[in-house]
Order: sequence, then C-alpha cells, then structure tokens
Amino acid sequence: MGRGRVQLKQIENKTSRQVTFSKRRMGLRKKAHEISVLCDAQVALLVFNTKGRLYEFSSESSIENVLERYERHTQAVQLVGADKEQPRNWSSECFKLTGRVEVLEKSIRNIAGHDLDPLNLRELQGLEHQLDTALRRIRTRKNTVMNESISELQKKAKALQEQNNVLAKKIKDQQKTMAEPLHPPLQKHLAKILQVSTWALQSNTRHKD
Amino acid sequence: MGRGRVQLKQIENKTSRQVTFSKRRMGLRKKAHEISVLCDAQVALLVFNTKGRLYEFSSESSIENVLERYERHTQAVQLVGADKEQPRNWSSECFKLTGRVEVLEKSIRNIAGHDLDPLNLRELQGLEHQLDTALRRIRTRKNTVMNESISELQKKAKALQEQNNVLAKKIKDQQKTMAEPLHPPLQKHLAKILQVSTWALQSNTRHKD
DNA sequence: AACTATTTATAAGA
DNA sequence: TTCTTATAAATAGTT
Repeated sequence: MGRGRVQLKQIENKTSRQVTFSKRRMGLRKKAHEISVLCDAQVALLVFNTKGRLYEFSSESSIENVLERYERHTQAVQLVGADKEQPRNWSSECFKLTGRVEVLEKSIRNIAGHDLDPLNLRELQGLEHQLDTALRRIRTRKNTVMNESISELQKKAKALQEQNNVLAKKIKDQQKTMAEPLHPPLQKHLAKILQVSTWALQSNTRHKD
Repeated sequence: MGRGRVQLKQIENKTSRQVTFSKRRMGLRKKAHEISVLCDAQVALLVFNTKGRLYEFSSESSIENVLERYERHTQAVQLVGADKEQPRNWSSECFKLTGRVEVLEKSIRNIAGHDLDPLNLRELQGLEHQLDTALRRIRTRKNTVMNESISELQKKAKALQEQNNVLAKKIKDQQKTMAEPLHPPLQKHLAKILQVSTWALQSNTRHKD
C-alpha cells in the first residue's frame, strides 16, 4: 500500500523499520478498533517492539477484561515439544496452519448444521447430498457392526449352553454318588444338621414378612 | 475501502455484519502478521465475536508467550535492552497445529462417512444422531432459502408482467399510428419484406421438426 | 465466493 | 518527525 510493493521480510534499514512500525502500529490499532465497533467484537491487541516496549489496545475499558476472558475461554492442551533449532520459516508454516485450522473448523460447523446463513442454495444442496450419503454409509456400517455383534453373541450363548450342559451332567453324577448309603453314625449326624438348618430357614422366612 | 464510505458504528444487518467480521478479521490477522515480520515485533491478537467465539493470532509459537510477557511487563519495570529472545519453539507450535489439523480432518472424514471401521457401535450411533440432526437443520435452512427465492421470483415475475403490459400497450399505440395509409411505394416494399420473412419462418419451423 | 469500484493504508519522498 | 502524494491493499456492496 504505497509507492512500491513490499517483501514480507524484516526491513533491513533500522530507521525505515522504525517508521514503518510506527505507522503500521497505528493502522493495526485503528483496524482493531473498527472491527470491534462495526462487528460488536471484543478485541485485545498487544505489540512489543524489538526493544521490548509495549503498545497495547483493547476495545474494552481494560485490556485485562479481555485477557481474563481468554483465560476462561482457553482449555489449552499443553503438549511437550522441545526442539527450537529449526529454520525460521516455522513462522509462516504456523500462519498457514492456523488458517487451515480455521477453515476446517468452519467446515465442521457447517457439516454439523451450524452457521448456515452465509451459504447459498447450491451449497446447501451440496451439503445435504453429502450428509445424506454419509448417513447412509454410517447406517450401513452400523448394521454391519450390529449383525457381527449379534452373531458373536449367539456363538457365545451356544458355547455357554454347552458348558452348562456339561456342568449339569457333572452335578447329576455327583448326586448319584452321594445317594449311596452312608456310614450310620455320619448319617445320624447329618440328619441332625439338616433338622437345625431347616428350622433356622423357617424362622428367617417368618421374620422377613 | 469499498464501494461506499462506512460509518463507525455497529452494522445493523446481521448477515453483512458477519461477512464484514470475517473479512476484517482476516485483514487484521494479516496485518498483525506483517508488522511482526517487517518490524521484528511480538504481537498477540485476541478477538471474540458477539457469540463469544474466540479468534486468536500470535506472532510467537504460542500466544501464551506474549501474554506472559505482558504480565511480566505490567508487574515489573523492564530494564532497557535487558532481555534477549524468548525460547521460540515454533516447531512445537507447528506440531500442535498439525496434530489439530489431523484430528479435524479425521472428524471430517468420519462425518463424511469414511474410515468408519475403527468406530464402535456407540460412536457410530452418536455420529448417526449428529448427522441426522444436522441434516434436519440443513433441510430447514434450505427450505427457507428456497421459499425466499420463490417469493422473490414471484415478485420479479409480477414486475416483468406489468412491464410487459406497458410495452404491449405501447406497441398497440404504435400499430394504430402505423395503420394509417402509407406512401404507396413504401407499402409495396413492406409487403414484399413481410412475404419473404414469413416464408423464412415457415421454412425454419419445418426444419426444426 | 468472486468481482470491482472505491476507500484506506502506507512507502517513499520532501 | 510530519506532511504529501502516488500507489498498493483492503474491503463494501454487488452479482
């Protein structure tokens, strides 16, 4: 925006860098103010120059208000990353990436059926068709999963049933063994135990009612 | 910077406010990035829209770095030229961002009904429900748009019909004027033209069938 | 989303 | 620095 096109890299000449900084800082500040008024947005802008001097702007009475809101808003996930000896174009890479993230988030919101107002009829129909197809795919997959799950459960049930049969047979065999006559004194003793436990059971049942 | 001068006050129309917000947010972000590169400045920009959605930009690996610096700056007097560079771990920021992009892209693919194999039944049902809701929203919005479009077309058609009536009336008046006797040689000439064009029209019609 | 007529920002010069 | 001015860039309204 001036007499010549400008390369996006640090301005070598110290003086003109200083001048540009001052001018652009004012421009940035003005634009921040404008968007806050025009679009009812809350804005905070922090700028440190090379020497560490701070220039700030806030649409609110205090910039702290906005920063506090940011703290509340952010649920930042801290990831560990250590390397910092990478080339300088990380910066532009990040710039691109944050842009991409924004675009993707917008798509997701659209696909979720939000923020549809800016879309025209053609776009809406495209979205509808896309979702319709997706829904059919998902339902197909869901049915597959459910059928798999059902047949697996049936198999399990069958296995358990077989196991049950085996166990039942074992119990029967044991009972047959126990049905053989006992040594008389032991027989007497067991009869006594049976009598006592029966009495206790009846007593308990009455108590419960 | 546009078709008309703009008053510095909240834009009334909701849609155009949203559009302007989006455009200017991008502009602001770009300028913030530019000043940081051109003038070697550290910038943090926070923007909340009316609904409380956050858009942020930072020249640094993390906006937190700038905010922390701000905290330090407000707490203590800065020594002139004292602090050298902060740990600029751009790459960790890129790492985070690429991770986020991956997650978002995966979500989008899932929502589009692809790569569903790793999802379990519960997740599939959640997805189904989400898409079902979204589809209903989109269809509602589509109907609204279509209805708007229809009524607008009806209005247009009505206006055109009225215009037609006016034109038809004009033609009638002209014909009345032309019905007055012409100069005989001109009359003869026109009759010839009429004959030729009628023949051409019939020929053309036959050709089309 | 693209376009374009304008306004606005600003680079360079004074 | 500040003012001016030519020009690049942003963007409001439109399609």
